Amino acid sequence: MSAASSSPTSPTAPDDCGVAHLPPSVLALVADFFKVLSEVSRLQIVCALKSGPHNVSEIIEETGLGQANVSKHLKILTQAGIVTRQQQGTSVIYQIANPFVFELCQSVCDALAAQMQQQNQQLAALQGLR
Amino acid sequence: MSAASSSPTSPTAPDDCGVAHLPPSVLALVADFFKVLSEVSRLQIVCALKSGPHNVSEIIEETGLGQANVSKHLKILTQAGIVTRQQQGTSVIYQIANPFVFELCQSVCDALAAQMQQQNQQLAALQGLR
DNA sequence: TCAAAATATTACTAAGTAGTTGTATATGGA
DNA sequence: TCCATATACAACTACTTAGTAATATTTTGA
Repeated sequence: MSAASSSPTSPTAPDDCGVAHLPPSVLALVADFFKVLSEVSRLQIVCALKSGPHNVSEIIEETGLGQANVSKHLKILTQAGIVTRQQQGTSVIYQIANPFVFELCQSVCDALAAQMQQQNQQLAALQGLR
Repeated sequence: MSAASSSPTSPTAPDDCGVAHLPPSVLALVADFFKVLSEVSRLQIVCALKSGPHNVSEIIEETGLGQANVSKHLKILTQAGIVTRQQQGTSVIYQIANPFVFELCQSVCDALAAQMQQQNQQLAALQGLR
């Protein structure tokens, strides 16, 4: 529908999004970051850390995932800079490194909700249910 | 669905990010959306559409991707609601459906840049390069 | 030093997907 | 109607990766 990007109020510069004319080498970094967040299990872990730092056992319990699986995902999240690792005795405590990931997820949630609502309205209009 | 119905005033409520306590079924929608943006080729196409609507041939030329490949990616982007499709004669014109994807990419770019800068500073401190 | 607990790693299988080649389906013009 | 152009689709290969079972590593306490 709307073609050009025009939202002057947003803190991120709308006219210079920086994403255009970027070489694939740079886009690969962005793609890799999105890829880390493109798995349900990792989003579950991120959600589990929303309430604060947790050790691995707590994350396993909260998510219901297997131990080896959680360990692997935590490594991926750590390497991506999304969570930080801190050892405490035999336990290892993980926490969100940058809460902006929650804003990211929220933006997507909002967009998806708006999208679904629009689809529902169009469907209702087609069916004359109004 | 999400906790998005709680704060109608602010677009991104920081206290109620809505991403916590979400069932995997909802997280799957978010994950699928991120997955669409987690491929360099699709980001290339999105970038190509930053300057405005383009037909498939133009996208092929701008991205350097194969025709069948572009067609497949455009289908994925369309199904995800990221681009819209409009036929014009023998050509099909695609355009960005919601410019918020650019804000998303920009947020990730900013975060990655800050992350890399921080790493560089830590490295310099370790090496005493100041 | 030994044992137990917590976490990490390895090896493996199964599932998903990006890219390609070949083909099919329009659409407009001669 | 026939042909050229533009786009979509199908089948295939190669590669990646999520999940799991088994094992290794680390730390604490007795």
